[in-house]
Amino acid sequence: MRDLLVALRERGIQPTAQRLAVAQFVLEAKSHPTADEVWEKVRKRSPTLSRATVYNTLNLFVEKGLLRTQLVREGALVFDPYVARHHHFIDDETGEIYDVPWEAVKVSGEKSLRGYEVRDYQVVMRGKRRAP
Amino acid sequence: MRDLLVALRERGIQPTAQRLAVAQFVLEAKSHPTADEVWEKVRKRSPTLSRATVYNTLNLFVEKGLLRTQLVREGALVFDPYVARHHHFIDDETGEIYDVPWEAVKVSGEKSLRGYEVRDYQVVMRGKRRAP
DNA sequence: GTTCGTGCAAACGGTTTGCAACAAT
DNA sequence: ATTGTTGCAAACCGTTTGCACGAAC
Repeated sequence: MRDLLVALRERGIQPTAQRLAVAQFVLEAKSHPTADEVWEKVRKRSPTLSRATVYNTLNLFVEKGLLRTQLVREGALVFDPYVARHHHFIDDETGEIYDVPWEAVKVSGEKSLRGYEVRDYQVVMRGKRRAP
Repeated sequence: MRDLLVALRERGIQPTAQRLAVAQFVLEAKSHPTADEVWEKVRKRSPTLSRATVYNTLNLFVEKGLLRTQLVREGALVFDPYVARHHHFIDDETGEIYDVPWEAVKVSGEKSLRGYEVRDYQVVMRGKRRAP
């Protein structure tokens, strides 16, 4: 609660009720919701919240580095509160997206690619989730 | 031309004029066009071609393994005639998508990820293209 | 009293669907 | 005659935009 306020202020985001509600949901979401999913969820607590505000807010958060978007779901962007580098695993059956820690997978050779100057990369894996 | 016909037949796709036109464009495209881009390009040669037919055709081609889709562009799927495993590089400035051969980049550790059974993966890189 | 944020509806862009006309077997 | 293919328009879904109202410095 208090830390959310601080987190927004730290990034120069004026903390309004709507933004706090969105932040509360999306920053501690372990899932990777789309904007519409955020809207539907947060609307239950704040019924006056408009779709436009959710989109505006999410875009603002991305701009300010609080979230990043991922292009791993068809048809929609998903928002990820895990802004540090990491990889993704997508469950074939459910479409669920999981974060994979950066150190869990190693990539090599990307620095010596002729013709490309790689600034950033990620591994996108697909398969079946199984009990750990 | 002849080989296109064969390629379609081999995969059980009835080769119509529209499908051949789409196949001709998309199978030898070095770019990664969206469905709408395919429509616009192919329409110049076959002006009667409808949007729905292009979408139907592309989906059919994907289903039959002639193309694969890639989720690397915002707002739209792109179609890739390179169906073998490979990686992607996306130019930050232009948004252009380049294919990176499978052997150019090596990934390790994905087999020993606890909790995930990785069936497939790819590395998506972003950065600046430079003269090779 | 301006500036900034919100809400609503309309617009938009990519894609799918329903359906009637039309081949092709 | 049945089946598969096409074209058109409408519908759909995710997202953005225009604009008027309202809140906050």
